[in-house]
Amino acid sequence: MKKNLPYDKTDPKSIEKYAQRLIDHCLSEFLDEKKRRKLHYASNVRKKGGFGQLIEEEYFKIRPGTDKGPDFKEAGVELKTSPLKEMRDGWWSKERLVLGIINYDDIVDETWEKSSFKRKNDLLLLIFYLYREGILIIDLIIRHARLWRIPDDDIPIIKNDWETIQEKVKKGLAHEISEGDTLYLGACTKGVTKASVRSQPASKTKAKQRAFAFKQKYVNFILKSFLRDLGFIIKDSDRIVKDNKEYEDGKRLEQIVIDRFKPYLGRSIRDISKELQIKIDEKAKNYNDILTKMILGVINTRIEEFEKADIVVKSIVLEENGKLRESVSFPAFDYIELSKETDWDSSALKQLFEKKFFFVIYQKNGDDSKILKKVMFWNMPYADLNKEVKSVWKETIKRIKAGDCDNLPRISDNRVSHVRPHGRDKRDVCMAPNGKSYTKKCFWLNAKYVRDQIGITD
DNA sequence: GCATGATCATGC
DNA sequence: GCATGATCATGC
Repeated sequence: MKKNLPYDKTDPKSIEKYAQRLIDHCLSEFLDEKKRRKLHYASNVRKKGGFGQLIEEEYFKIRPGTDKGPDFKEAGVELKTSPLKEMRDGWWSKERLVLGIINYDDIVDETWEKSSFKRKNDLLLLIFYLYREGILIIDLIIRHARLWRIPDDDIPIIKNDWETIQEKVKKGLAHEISEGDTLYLGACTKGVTKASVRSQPASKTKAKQRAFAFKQKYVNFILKSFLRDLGFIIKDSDRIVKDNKEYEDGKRLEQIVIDRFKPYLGRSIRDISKELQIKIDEKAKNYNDILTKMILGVINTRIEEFEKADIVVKSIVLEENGKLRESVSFPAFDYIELSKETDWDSSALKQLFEKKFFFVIYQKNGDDSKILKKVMFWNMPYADLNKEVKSVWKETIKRIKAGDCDNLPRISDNRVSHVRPHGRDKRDVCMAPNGKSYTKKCFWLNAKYVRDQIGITD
């Protein structure tokens, strides 16, 4: 360790101030010529994982130790770097923000308050950089550098997330952990190879190595708070839970949401909208959005908790006889992008179906009206995702590569998912790898499968 | 103008 | 009654 550091290593504010000199600059500007030339040829300047490491070593002049405590021990500050990608409306989170590896053997004996997670990640120094493909990491521009800790409003949910993950390990189900299990804090796979597995205390089955991570959508809210402080006007969202007292006794967001709906179940849309004094056109395709927001007390904006947790809201309409007619659609895929995928675990489809869903279930009522029947949170069972959907994904890619784009897996081919057109109309096409254009298509969840999953039996 | 969620239309 | 293809409607 160098003696004369250009910052006070015991003072978080001093570390932050020093970090902020990086803003609008890249790391190479702070290196001497010799070092720069040396690093230019080093292997770790090409891997994005090396970015955090280089910032620590070459800029802060610290050697990251073991993963027991935070990087700046004396100040209790943990350094995290994370990439932003350019979107239509600015630079936003490129990926989830990965925190420490989960030690399955230790977590079962911890409590949230005394967890190693909390000890290590209590105060973060977040450095966000602008990611550009093909650019050496020492030449990437830094956009934000700020101290950050979990806001009080988010703690109940993150604590519940941590406990959900802990619970799964306690039950010997570490190998079935999914990002859809939790809301803001996920457990993402992490390892040198995809095959990295480790033992778990309550089962003989080896589990993939995982790390805690703030979900990508959650990271965007961190960025929004930074931008607000910089004077940017950021569009508002509205919370379901306005007072954290609602989370007392360990009550979960899911339960709070379901409770909010209870007074309205079994009633017609017309009846509910009359009571809530809103106009809902039941023919409009967004009636479900409006009704859901009104019942949750979110007006004219987005549902903050759902956005942060990347929860997908879907309306499901049962026929009079209780059957579900329509399968559930998703955004259209790009034939070329899809055909390039080789790894299921990092595929767009797995990411999509791994999310948590909120189903708002209606039933048709004969006289052209609909009854709000049930609401539920859902995420896809592990095997359905990693066996059934995976096989549909594989087969789809195989046929696209073979140029067989109008003959993709049908509803009768798989219990869970199929492929079908999904565009504005049939002229809405998209190029395939063979150079021809085909109607846009997407993966669907089979109606029958969804019906089984929502557990309505009459 | 387009992406996306939702739903319709047709034919067997 | 279901499979499949096609299209509507809204919001950004």
